[in-house]
Amino acid sequence: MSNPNPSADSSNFALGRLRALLDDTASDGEQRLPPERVLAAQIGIGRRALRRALEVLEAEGRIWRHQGKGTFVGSRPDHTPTNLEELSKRTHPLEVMDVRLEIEPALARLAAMRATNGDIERLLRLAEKTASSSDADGRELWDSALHRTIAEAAGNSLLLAIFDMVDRIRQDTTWRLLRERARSGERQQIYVEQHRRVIAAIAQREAHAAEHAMREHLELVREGLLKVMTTPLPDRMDGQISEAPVTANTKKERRHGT
Amino acid sequence: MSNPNPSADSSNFALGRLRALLDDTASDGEQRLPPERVLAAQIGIGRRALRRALEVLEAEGRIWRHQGKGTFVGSRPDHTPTNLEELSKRTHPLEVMDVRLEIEPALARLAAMRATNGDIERLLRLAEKTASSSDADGRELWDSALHRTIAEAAGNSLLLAIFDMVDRIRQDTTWRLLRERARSGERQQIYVEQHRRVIAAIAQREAHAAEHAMREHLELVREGLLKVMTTPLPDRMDGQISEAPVTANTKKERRHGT
DNA sequence: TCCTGAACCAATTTGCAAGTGGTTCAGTGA
DNA sequence: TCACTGAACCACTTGCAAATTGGTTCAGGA
Repeated sequence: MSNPNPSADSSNFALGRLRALLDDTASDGEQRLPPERVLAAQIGIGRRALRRALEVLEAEGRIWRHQGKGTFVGSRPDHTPTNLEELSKRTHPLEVMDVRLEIEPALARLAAMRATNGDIERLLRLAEKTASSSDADGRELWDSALHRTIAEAAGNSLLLAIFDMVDRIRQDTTWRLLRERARSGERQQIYVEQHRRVIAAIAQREAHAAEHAMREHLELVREGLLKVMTTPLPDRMDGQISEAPVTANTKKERRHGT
Repeated sequence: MSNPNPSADSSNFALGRLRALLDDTASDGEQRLPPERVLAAQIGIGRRALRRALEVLEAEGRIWRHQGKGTFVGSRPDHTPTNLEELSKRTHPLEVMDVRLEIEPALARLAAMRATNGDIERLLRLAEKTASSSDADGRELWDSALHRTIAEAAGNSLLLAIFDMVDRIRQDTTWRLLRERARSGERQQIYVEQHRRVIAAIAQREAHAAEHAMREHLELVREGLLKVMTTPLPDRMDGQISEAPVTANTKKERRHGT
């Protein structure tokens, strides 16, 4: 009679031993299990059998393992990525645009309310230079400076820190080609005009108009990004982008259909 | 004839040499200056005189130095504090509330649009527990969990990361007393009711209602915080202002000008 | 067929050394 | 007396190699 269960004798034996061990360590503060090699020797089985048992326990959520770190009792810690690299990796460009659509209109509104005259002067100068720059890199730089100056003018250091965080992710090299394509052509002129409108509203202290103008601008940017992403290049630029579906899934539970 | 200027001959000589050096390196891409010991030997003066000259240049903003790194030409890079400690230090509680007022209504709206059934179940359970908890710590925990669950349900990992960042700053111990006072008394019951409204709107997929309810809630929280902050406690909670006069003299003799 | 032992790969942590600015101190010379 | 020098030490940063650990593959045995 064939055994459909892949876990066999040694693994089952190890499972029992390990469960008992976990029950013991649960009461203690000990969270770390011995290395696999040591543990296998202690129990008296091979490492492969031990690993099969550990896989079961990990699937049950009673332990978690990480290469180079070790095996630990309990559920895997929540690891909300706080460093930019990881955030960049697992953040979809559209997610970034959604965040910008929430943050930057608010920044524009606050800037209209609280910008100093110096801020407004700087914004006006930036608007001129943005329009006059010809190459893509120049546009990119002026555009970035413009948005950041608005964020500074909003006068909230925490919001500014958030803006910088989002901006750094946005400038990740992964999406550079994407952005260049999204801002090429006649869109650029519309962007310049939209920038003018935002700055004019800020200069005239019209908070609501500034917020609205910024939202309109970002929605067009988002639309351009969307269009570029859905029409793949002749040469593939990256596997990560086309691979991901529309929205990013923080967990696997998130809705699939229905 | 006495020289009132503390910087004397060698330092001034070094200043001239260094300014010339800076003018040269300005054209090049070189940003890093040789180590102080090397530079001092090159110029032919002692390290102390060199450091005095470097202090002048640093004050002028032409160079910047950092222990363990080196001395560099140009202005110090924009160290936007990305770590939480520094952000916490220089962020005012009202700034945090302003940010929450921008972020969390958006999160509630997105949650109403994208929450899974599992999310909604969790929210409903949390609402019950929040109401039933009696002590201040318990309320704090459930409240925090509730807001974070909404942030998770919004389904945008970047927004979630931002929420966590703000939340960690908010939970800084500096404001713990403040928050306890702000949520004491009859306000707590209003908060519970407001939470119910937010969750109900999310459960019924009414995005606009969820956003509005969350904003209303946070505006009340903000108002409570404001009220608490403007009515100082009988016992001072900040030890920083009344600084101990005795201890601090480890470095220099402080001039006690009588 | 399953397990073992061994070997190798990859990620992480740790320890150490070198290099740097920051500081103090005794000595030197005008 | 004053400013400077040289030396020594401290504190911070970086880079690298070794050790540790989980992840994987493979030949061999019961």
